[in-house]
Amino acid sequence: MTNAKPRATMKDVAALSGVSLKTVSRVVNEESPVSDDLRTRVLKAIDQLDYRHNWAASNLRRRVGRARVLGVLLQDLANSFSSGLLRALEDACHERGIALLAASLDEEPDRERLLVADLVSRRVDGLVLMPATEQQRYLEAELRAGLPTVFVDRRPRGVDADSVTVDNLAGGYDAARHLLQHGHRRIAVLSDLLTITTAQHRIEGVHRAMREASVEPDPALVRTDIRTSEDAELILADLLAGEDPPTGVIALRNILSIGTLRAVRYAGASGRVAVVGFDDFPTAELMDLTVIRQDVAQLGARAAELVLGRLDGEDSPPQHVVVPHTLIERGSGEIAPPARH
Amino acid sequence: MTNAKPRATMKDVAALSGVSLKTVSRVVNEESPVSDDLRTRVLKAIDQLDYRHNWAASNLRRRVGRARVLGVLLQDLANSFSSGLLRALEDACHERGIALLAASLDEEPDRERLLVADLVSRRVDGLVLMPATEQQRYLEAELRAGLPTVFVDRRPRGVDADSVTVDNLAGGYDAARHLLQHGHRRIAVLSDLLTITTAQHRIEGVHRAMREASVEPDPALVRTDIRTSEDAELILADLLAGEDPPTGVIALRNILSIGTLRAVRYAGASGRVAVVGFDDFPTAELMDLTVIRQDVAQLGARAAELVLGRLDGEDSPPQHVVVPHTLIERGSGEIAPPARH
DNA sequence: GCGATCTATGACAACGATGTCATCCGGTAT
DNA sequence: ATACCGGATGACATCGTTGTCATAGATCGC
Repeated sequence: MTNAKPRATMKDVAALSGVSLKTVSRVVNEESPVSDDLRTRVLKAIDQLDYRHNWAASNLRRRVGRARVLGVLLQDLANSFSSGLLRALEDACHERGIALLAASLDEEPDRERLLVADLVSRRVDGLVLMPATEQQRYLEAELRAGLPTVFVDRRPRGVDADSVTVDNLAGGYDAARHLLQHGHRRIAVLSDLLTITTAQHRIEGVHRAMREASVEPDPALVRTDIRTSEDAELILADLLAGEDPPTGVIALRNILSIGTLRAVRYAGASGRVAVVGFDDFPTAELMDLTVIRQDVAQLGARAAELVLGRLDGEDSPPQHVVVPHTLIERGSGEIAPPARH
Repeated sequence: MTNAKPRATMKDVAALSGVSLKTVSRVVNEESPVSDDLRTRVLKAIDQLDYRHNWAASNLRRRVGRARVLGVLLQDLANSFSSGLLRALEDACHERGIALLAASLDEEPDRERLLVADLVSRRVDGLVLMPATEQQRYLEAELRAGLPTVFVDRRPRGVDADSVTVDNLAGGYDAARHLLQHGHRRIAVLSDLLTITTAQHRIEGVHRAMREASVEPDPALVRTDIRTSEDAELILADLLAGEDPPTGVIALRNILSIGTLRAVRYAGASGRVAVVGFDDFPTAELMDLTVIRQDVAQLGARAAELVLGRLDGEDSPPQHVVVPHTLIERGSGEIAPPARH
């Protein structure tokens, strides 16, 4: 309500309690000695006026101690991967009283640039970024200015900065090898936007495993730039209905796994098409989905560690942390291909 | 990196371009007419110095236009209900350039009070709150000071403020009636903390439906204060293994639904125990889970509408918006009880 | 050509707070 | 009694920016 009277300031408190503004400041900050008499009067006035310390103003004056906020830009806050990451960051930041300004990028490069500019203008203490842009040279000035920045899930391109990722190539490789070992040769691959390096690496890993097993990837079975669960479902339904359909599917992102499972199910092929998903999610176990799991909690924890470290003055060269991934067998990935006829 | 030289200010830009500070301000804010000559010089200096407008300082000076931040305190950012809500809020706020400071409360009352105090100190423009406290009288001063506050998922208690919820009683009622209509008499109910009014209402709705159908709820089948999916699983496994086990289960929260499905499954009772869940989630359809869906997007949208309206000066009395819920039949809720022997 | 009017620019105070330094006080040493 | 000291308090400048007002110079009309 804009017509309400403005909040009380230290000046108001000082006036009401009959002391100087500076004394109020001392009481509020529990600084140097203030006589009990004055302290009591000030506290009473604070209470009467509902005075609340103004962190922004305080922060403007103090040079150090900064704003205690991190900017966190992720792919989609509603997606369990992003939200799990956000939560892990929160856990690491909470005890230090650091708050998180969070937003979704939706793989839109312009949105990323806009939001970064906004966060910089708000003078966040640091940035955690899952970039949507193909290269982040636009960040150069900020990095030069010493803005602690950590990339998560995707490496920086065009600039150098800390990053925390899994070995996506190895992840893709493991997924494919798993299917190959179970006898699959016709393997469909569903991928997100190819502009995302992470997606490229995963595909590359899949292809490497296949070639090592002397299986030449069929371009018709490698479908990329799939953005939604629904699209994944349609595309895979198509592949399954075609001639010489895949016997195994690798879905390179959690929502694509979900679309995959639907397509398999509605094609009446449950239990007959093998599926390995990239990224674990809360109900994957219940659906017997074999996945390459990234430890989201650890990704977030390491990212937080890096930013907070930089905040504390750490100024070693940028680090690129690689968090281990795990193949979790739950059934869907261990389905054998139908016997050749 | 703390040793980096501090960011350039308008003063620096003014000095470098040989104009007054105020002129720089005019250029930056595209205010009143500045000659092309000066504008060019200023812009060049801004570029050279990597000057970035300091929103915090600017905001301190301007009385209106506020900080363009909302505080958003939800149950658990990693849970799809909270994260879906956050995303809906983001969608509504993004175009207005309003950012979100988000945090999880984990049903801890102290954490709520602390975080609210922190957000107030940061002078957020408004608050979206899924409270963990039993009553929110501690908010009185802030409400009086005109802090736009909207409760989501749970009504305020002890104070009056806007809220957006579903009719939880009716939701519980519908869930129970659905099972009753399919012939169930022994219905287990799994609920979150009873301190949450939302949980109370849901149970109340369930009981009302049962009594209307002349079925007296068996206290042994009503289990409350279940916090995790794992606990729900254990508790239900116990009930299913007991004598006179339930033939139908109502899980009053999304994670409890997941625990329920696991218990049913690992008891080897898939397809033989009916389940209705409260809250839909991304993979519920794939698991044939019948649910009472709250339209999370709409919950978020209406909440945003209310806060943003208040920001725009709307000062009507607090509103309590009730968003419709829907029963979505997917199979698990339509399983008939075994024939009586 | 002169005053009136406008336009672009700058000087200065202020937003809400804290850092620095001066001042005032009583108490102590001499 | 005087000089000195240390502790409590306040005056003032300052953080980075914008609102207000003054001013200088250009423009206009008659």
